[in-house]
Amino acid sequence: MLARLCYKEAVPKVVDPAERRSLLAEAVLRVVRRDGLEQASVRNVAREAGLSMGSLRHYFASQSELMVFAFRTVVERIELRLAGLEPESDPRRRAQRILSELLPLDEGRRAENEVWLAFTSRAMVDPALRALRGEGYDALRAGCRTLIADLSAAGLAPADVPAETDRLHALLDGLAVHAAMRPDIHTAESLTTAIERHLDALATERASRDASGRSQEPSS
Amino acid sequence: MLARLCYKEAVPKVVDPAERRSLLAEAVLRVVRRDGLEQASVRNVAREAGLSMGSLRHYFASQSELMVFAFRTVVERIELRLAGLEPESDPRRRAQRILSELLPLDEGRRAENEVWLAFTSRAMVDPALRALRGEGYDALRAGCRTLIADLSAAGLAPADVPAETDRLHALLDGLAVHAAMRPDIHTAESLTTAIERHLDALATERASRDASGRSQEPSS
DNA sequence: CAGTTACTAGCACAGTCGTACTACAAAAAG
DNA sequence: CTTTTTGTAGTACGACTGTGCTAGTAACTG
Repeated sequence: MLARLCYKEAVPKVVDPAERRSLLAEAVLRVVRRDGLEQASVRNVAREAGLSMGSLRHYFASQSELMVFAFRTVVERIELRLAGLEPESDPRRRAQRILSELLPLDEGRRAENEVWLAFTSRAMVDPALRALRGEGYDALRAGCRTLIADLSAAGLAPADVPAETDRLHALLDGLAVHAAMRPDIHTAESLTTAIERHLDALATERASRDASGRSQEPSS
Repeated sequence: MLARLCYKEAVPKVVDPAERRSLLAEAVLRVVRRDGLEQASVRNVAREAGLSMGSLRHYFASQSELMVFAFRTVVERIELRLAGLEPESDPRRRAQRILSELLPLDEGRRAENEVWLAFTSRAMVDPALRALRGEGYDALRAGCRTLIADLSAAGLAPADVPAETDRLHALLDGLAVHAAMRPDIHTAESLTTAIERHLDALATERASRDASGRSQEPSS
């Protein structure tokens, strides 16, 4: 009996409650991608996860809560992937690597991208999702700004950091939308080279403006 | 009586059938923008248009048909606006003008843009809408290609037309998405200057590559 | 005039929706 | 042991969905 008390939290549970919620969130993502967000009803998600409606409602009090959690799961997964990247000191290679990580280059990221698009669209009329979408937007924009600032400091991008952040951010999301619309045309290779070309263009433009506009350049 | 026969098609009808369909399509667009695409049910649209369900069904046999028509209305409206632009011989100014026409710079175009985003998202799982979305995608891409080709021929954009078409197209759609997500940040002015900066960048890049890569330039 | 079509309105049906609710089993706690 | 909590399942309710259907009215046709 005393032994039992020591192990009270060790093995007994078949599945962790938090893990159950994650499994349900992934069921949401599967349904959203396969049938669209409007098909992600409580019934369909429960069936997809192999649970009953009542059981699902034990983990999520409302469907809105379920949707918000599922969306947040996608956002956190992307952040985790970015955090897991090995550090890269060269700004050009770092930009290339981080931006490539954000593009839908494989099946998993394609799924995330499509789900992201669906949630983004619904966030137009759903306040709860709008707040989350805003967070994702801000995080991505901040990331773009950091990359551009580093490139600019290294003389590999124009000096107007806000303007180039705007352009890179729009290019990134535009490529993602196009990849979702025409996955046959926008392959992993074409997306990667599109980003490469843009980074090349930034460097070329900076070099050109430096050469024409100034006689001296900053040494460090 | 003879007079009546002559005027048989002149005044009698209160509203033209085709016009009725357009009015219903615009009711769809209002509902989609205000409450989201999933709220654009037959009942809601009929109420928005001030008609009964049965009457609506006399003009559209199914809800899918109604949605397709509404989406096509948006596409055609954009095409009409582009066709109505006064000709501009200078490629740089023409690009600026056409691209500005495609951005959500005023309330009407903002509405179109949001509706476009909603339909684009649903087209992921709706085959009927997917075909239309593909048409819009192709048309926009072809337009971008023409602009880039003209700029390139005038020495105002890099020679790699497909690559720059890809970049401009993605930038354009990315800006549109961002404008829908954050209309407070992406104002008409910021969107316009973003496009201007990109066109400037294209010219700068072309000039830089011409200067470094070649000793002679094509005369005509 | 009568006959036909175009149009409008409204109801009924079968289905899905989110949510509230109860009942039952298993684990944890006393 | 009993009690309480936790998890699961199932059902019921009111609201909404797209579609089929009928009836009635207005307009056009012969």
